[in-house]
Amino acid sequence: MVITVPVADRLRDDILEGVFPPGERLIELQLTERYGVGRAAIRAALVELDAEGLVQREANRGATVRRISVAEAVEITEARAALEGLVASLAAQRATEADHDELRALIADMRDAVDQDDKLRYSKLNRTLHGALRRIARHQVADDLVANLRNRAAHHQFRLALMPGRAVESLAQHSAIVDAVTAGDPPAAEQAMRAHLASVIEVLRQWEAFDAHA
Amino acid sequence: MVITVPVADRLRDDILEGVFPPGERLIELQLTERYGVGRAAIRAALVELDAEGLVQREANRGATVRRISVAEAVEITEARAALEGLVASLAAQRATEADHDELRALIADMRDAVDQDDKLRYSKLNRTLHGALRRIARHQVADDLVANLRNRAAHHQFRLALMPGRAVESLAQHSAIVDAVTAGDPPAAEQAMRAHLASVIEVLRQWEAFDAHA
DNA sequence: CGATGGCATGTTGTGAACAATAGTGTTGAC
DNA sequence: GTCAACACTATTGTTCACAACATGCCATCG
Repeated sequence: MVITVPVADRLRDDILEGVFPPGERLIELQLTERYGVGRAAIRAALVELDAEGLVQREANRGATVRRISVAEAVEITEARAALEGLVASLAAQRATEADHDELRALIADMRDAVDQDDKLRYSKLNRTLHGALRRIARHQVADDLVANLRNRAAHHQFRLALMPGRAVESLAQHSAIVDAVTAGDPPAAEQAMRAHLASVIEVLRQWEAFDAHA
Repeated sequence: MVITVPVADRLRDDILEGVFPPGERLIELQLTERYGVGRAAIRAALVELDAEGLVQREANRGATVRRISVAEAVEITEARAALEGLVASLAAQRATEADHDELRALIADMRDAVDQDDKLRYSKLNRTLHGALRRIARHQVADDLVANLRNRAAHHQFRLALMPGRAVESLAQHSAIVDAVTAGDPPAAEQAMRAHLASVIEVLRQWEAFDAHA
């Protein structure tokens, strides 16, 4: 759909990987060296990532990796709840038997990761599950928007995944989502997804209160 | 001394105004003449509007105004329903008495426009009302996403506004939204908004079926 | 007559040089 | 010692020229 400046993908990945942490200045000349492309390509990539909300540009002052406050992460997650509610509902309508199997297998993997307290693996499976639901829902617009929102809040998402005990709670919620989808119950799937993300928002709000006092 | 104009905004407006219809090639050199800026600025604007989904770029083949199919307009409106449901819910929570007055006045204006069969004025009030709800909701992320989605489907939105009898139906739905918001009933506001956009989707689907047979 | 290959043209992509700007340090008067 | 003016540096913004690519045309060949 959107023709991507090739280097934008690499820069996006690097930002999401934490190579360039939030607030870091993105100096065009340095980026040309790192990626081996001209300054024009770098500038195009920065414009693109600016439009995506991953990068902030100020006139004559260059680009920085955008800082996402906890309050903003809450907003992002609220928007995700609305859109992924739609996604879950569609997935419940459109999932095939093979999709059901795939989703149940993912839940099983997640349970295994929780049992082994492997937070990194759980976090990856989390992403995979949400991605699978979007693929099953076959809703390009919602898919793109959700992918972008997830990217923007990626740092907070990661922090969340490392919380002790969080995975157990999260697993139950994801299991409920998959149950509703495999049962072919769109309203229940939407509700389960919204409940899941409401619980994420709950944690974010606690951080927000804590950060305000710190 | 004229400060450098953000040419992306002007180009976006021109696309939305229909100066450049869907499918039209956007040739960089021509745009430099029209807007009196260098090719680099035009390229940056095109990258930005590409990321917004208003423009389509293909490698070595330039940019065109993006064509939005009816099917895609349906998806866009479905995403809007999810997000504007959130907006309506928040507006119902956060609206002040002054906001209530403003919303009621807008409905009165819309009723007047319907009585006079002034479709253009009704369409503008429609935009104003949705915008007012977003302002009242104070949710930046949803606001930005909805504004973008509306832009992308602007063409179909306009066609919808010209349908005979559409305004009457639309007015009743908007009135229901405002009633729920002024009553401070978030779930009802969300439901009313979703019902309104479901009705828009209904019309779009009829067009889709018609277009498929034509 | 149709297909193929090269040329001409229009347009985009890229690199380098230059101009403009913000930030920073230095100097000097008081 | 303070503060303002100034010059210096790093970086972004802009322009220009040219290379790369896509497309349509036409001649040549089968």
